[in-house]
Amino acid sequence: MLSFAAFNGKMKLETTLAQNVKKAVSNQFSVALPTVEFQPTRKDFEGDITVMVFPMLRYLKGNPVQIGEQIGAYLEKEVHAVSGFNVIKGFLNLIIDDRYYLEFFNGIKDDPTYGFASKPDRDAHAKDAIMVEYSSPNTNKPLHLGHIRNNLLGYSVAEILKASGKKVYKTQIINDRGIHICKSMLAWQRFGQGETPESAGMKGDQLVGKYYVAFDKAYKKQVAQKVAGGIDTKTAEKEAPILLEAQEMLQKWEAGDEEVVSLWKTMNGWVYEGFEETYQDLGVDFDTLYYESDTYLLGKDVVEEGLKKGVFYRKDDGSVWIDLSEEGLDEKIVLRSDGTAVYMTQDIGTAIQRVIDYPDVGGMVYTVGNEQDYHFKVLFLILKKLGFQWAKSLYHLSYGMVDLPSGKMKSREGTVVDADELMEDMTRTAAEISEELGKLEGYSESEKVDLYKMIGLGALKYYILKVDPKKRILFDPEESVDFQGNTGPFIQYTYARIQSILRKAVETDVVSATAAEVIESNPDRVKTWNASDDIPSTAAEDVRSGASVALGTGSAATPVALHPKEKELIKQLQLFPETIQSAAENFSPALIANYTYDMVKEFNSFYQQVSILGEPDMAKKVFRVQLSQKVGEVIRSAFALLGIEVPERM
RNA sequence: GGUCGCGUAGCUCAGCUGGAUAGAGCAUCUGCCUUCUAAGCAGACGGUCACAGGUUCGAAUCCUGUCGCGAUCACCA
Repeated sequence: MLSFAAFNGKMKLETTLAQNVKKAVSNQFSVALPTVEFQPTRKDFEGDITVMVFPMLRYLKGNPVQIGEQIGAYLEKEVHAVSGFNVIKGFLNLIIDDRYYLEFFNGIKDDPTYGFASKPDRDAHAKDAIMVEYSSPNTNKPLHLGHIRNNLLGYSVAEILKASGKKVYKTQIINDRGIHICKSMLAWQRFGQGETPESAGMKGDQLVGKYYVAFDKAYKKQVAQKVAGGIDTKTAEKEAPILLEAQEMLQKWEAGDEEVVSLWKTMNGWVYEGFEETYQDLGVDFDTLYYESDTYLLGKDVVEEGLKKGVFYRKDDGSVWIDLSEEGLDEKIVLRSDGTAVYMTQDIGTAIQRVIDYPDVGGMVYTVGNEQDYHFKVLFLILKKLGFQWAKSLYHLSYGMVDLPSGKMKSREGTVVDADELMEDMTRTAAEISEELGKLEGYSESEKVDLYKMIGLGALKYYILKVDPKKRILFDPEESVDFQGNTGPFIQYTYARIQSILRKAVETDVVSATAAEVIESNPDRVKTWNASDDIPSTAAEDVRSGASVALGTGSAATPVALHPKEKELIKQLQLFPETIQSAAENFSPALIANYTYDMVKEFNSFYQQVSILGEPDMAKKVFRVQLSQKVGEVIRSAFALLGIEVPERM
């Protein structure tokens, strides 16, 4: 039996159609068409696939309507899957035989991995794995809504790339080095009185963040005092004693001062524990981690080497630069005059370290906000100039900021939407709505808690991911995230509805109904519903062209009457594999989200109009149950790509 | 000022490499729970696709310019 999962049935049909359109044109106009353009027929017109006649006018003269009529007549006669057509202006609308759709559905219905590219056997030396970096927070404060977008995007893109057939490593670079950490450390020394996450009853990252804010407060106070004492603002900001102390602490850290390093380890440990909890709540994970404190030295070495090769040059003060003016960019510093590393140095080192550690990596994706567009442009150029082949396969997954109505979120000023709090809020809202609806009799408390979390996070994740990554998001904490319409819970709800049907179908033995039973209850329809049976092997042209969807017109079987809604659902199912590929190519989870929404809307409309379990015709009933099941599977698969779970009930 | 991104219904967003009368959701209004979960369905209302030119048989989509919003142009990360 032929597996349809191995290829995209829709593309195959279009290939066949294209060949026949060309043949028709060459027969009737003696013109060779280079390409044929298709598009799905708009809902307001009859038909399934539309052939565009307008572009052909470049190659042949004539009235588009007449040309369309002639091609349509040819296709109806020669291509079995085409059962009719109509022409409106330059649009040739083809009506595709229901049996084509049934055949397609039969081909995918038992494939649990439908839509996901099968993983080819990888060459041991292939350099085709992709490393996806995301999250990469600073270790001096808790995660906020901006990090949520980053994490969700990075995780989802990694999953989508996997689904498209790529080997993927998820990673992050942890910015554990630098003045910002010293600020939290200093404030803790100063005001903390030995407080620990345990003694404070706080998550470690929250506790450290508290001292980061405390530092800023103290710093601002000192600056204000100095300014009041007649010193100008700039100097006051530079010379605030607490800042000088923090800088001193950084120097001690770099010199390996035991006390400082030990405190650094302790407080970083707290932060990691806190992050781990947040990551678990968010449902994201990593295959490997990199720490800036581990890679910046390699970066420095590489810069020294590049200096010898002439990629970089040294200025009189000892600082090292790269001149990118030929590429339309500026000069960029890669090493300070005192020899210490800058952000860029570290990123150079990290990239190289990753390829050393994972030799199969041939490309990387960096999930970082669009404020760093310039940085990555420069980074990629530098790596190219240093001569790394993989440098051409680097991609900056640049996304828009998440802003509040009041403007940008700033941790130091406390104007952030905290990640942990937001997730809690969403879960609480989900609980309130669920309890009001009261559909969960029989669920234990812990089952309910899990469900509320699933729904709350589903709402949040979908809300973030459905938007094109490069667009900025305005988040208004006063306006709660919706649970109706184009939302995560709406899609989860539809999934739960389907599961409810499937449970009932099992109870009434519909699902387990064997072919024999179906035949017994419905002897006349069997041929009709097993469309593959009446594919004639006489469709020589199609066989030669490799098409496996050739459908007979000559058999005695009566044409199958698919309900229009059933047909629409199958068409939407057809789009799943290409949607995954396109989402992977564009690094855009939003495409998956929108696809799933369209599918679900179509299903709800079907559900409303067509009775599934109430259908008296056994064969039809079985088909509808199977169709619903498949839609459910695709919803679950698609949502898994977004990192969203789906419930059995809600 | 240079560079990059964005500008579609009151609000939040779709609209694939140009194609038919620009689509959803929220909000407002109208119907539909004695039949598979009403977090649903069906419908109404709502648009100079920022503006002006250009390319094309055809432009929300491509090109140029203008305006508006944002980011960036650090020996910060």
